[in-house]
Amino acid sequence: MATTRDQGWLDAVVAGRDRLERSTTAERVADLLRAQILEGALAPGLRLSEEALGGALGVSRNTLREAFRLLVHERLLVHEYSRGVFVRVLTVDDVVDLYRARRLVECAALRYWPSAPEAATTAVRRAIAEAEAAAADDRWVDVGTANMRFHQAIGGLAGSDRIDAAVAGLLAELRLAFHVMGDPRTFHEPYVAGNRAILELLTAGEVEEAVRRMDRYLVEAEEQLVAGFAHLDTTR
Amino acid sequence: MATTRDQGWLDAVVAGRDRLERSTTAERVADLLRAQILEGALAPGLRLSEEALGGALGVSRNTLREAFRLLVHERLLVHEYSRGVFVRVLTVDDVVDLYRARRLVECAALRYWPSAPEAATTAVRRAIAEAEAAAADDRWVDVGTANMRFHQAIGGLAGSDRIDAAVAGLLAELRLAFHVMGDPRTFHEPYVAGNRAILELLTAGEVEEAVRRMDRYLVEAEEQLVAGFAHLDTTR
DNA sequence: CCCTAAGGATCGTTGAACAATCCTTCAATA
DNA sequence: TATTGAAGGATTGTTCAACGATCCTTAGGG
Repeated sequence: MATTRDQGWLDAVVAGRDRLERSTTAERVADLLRAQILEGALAPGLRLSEEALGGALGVSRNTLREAFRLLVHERLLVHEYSRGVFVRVLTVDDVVDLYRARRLVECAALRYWPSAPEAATTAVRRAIAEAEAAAADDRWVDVGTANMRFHQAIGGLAGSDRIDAAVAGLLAELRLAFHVMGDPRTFHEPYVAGNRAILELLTAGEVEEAVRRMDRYLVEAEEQLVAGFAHLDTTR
Repeated sequence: MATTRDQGWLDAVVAGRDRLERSTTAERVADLLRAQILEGALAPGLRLSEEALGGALGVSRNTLREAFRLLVHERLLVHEYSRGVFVRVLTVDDVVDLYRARRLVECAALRYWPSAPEAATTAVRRAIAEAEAAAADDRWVDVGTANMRFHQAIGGLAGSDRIDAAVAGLLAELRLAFHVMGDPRTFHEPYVAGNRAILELLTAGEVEEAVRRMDRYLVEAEEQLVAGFAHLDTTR
């Protein structure tokens, strides 16, 4: 048994135990594909041929299929029986559903602000500061990622790993739609000041007003995206 | 093109289109294993040997591994590199996190009651009625499943497929812990009347009071479960 | 122009194979 | 006695090849 004096040593070692976790090939392939999908390198609708992709990545079809299972479960790919897997194409209904879920989760998470630990509130402040810095430099793609981080940090106020994972999933799915929006500036710019406004409401103790503000921003973002979809339908 | 008169026919057919979706062997194996895990036939901590299970089910190791991927992603199984997959063993931290997530989602969903479509509110009423009927007949396992359905229906008030899926996932994970509670009666009985009370508050328009009540019930259930865990630790 | 049939391509699944890793056992050592 | 080390057998990680089933394309035929 470990003596009481050992505890300190052990805790320090255990704290970094995630750094020695090995990963399977399927997981690494999934990571690779996920990154490519989220940055738009793999366009929605594209079919991922098992043979072609397996050959290109140097992995077997079986391993690749395991990776596909993960990404299908994350809703980044869709699987059609005997037809293959495709990069997910979001519909307007999907966008509506995603924003409905986001409004529920993020607005509810905002109410945890007063009791949230400092690490969680700091993450919110930092994301806002990053967005403002990026906006000042005209780095609009970075503004977009900082904005994502802001909303992820809002979810983090709830202090639940599962809520964090859920928010991450919702944001990831939405990135499938963000790519159809052309200019990242017009989409993200209004929310740089908007997020700051929410933070100030929170620090002023006006949580319910912050919730209403967040709800409104999310409704606006949804409308903007839906409008973008409608534009696609009429243009093509 | 379909004429206007066709619409009725088509919608009716399309409504049942999910019944013709084929499924892969891996999905069916996952369904089978999921059911067994949720009803407690596969005890938490049990290792699922690829060779043994594959042989027993008559599927190849590769197919079985695809099924494992799905269930690991659902957090019903855990995967340890080069050691195999095991039925998830929930920790106290897991239970706390799960209830934190449930309180956030379900309490937020309750606020959608006034604007929820009738189908959604009816599902809530029906689940409560089922629980009451089962309790009257001393069918306490059925009370438990009706209670699950009640909470699923509460999540359904939000009208989002993704929220529904998230709630289903949280409830499924919790069933891993329910099995450590001995008697389903002592665990579920208090909530038969409690759920009815929430419904009455909702129909009376006292949504915020219903939210507080739900939050309290979930806190109590969490404490009961955590106490059960502590009892396990001291007993064994 | 639509329907049909043939052909090739791809998926779904299996089984075998081999290296890498883990677990158990047992002996050796301090 | 308790810990370390090595041998072995068992299990996982991954690949490959194969075959039937399903899909897609294309070329005729009506």
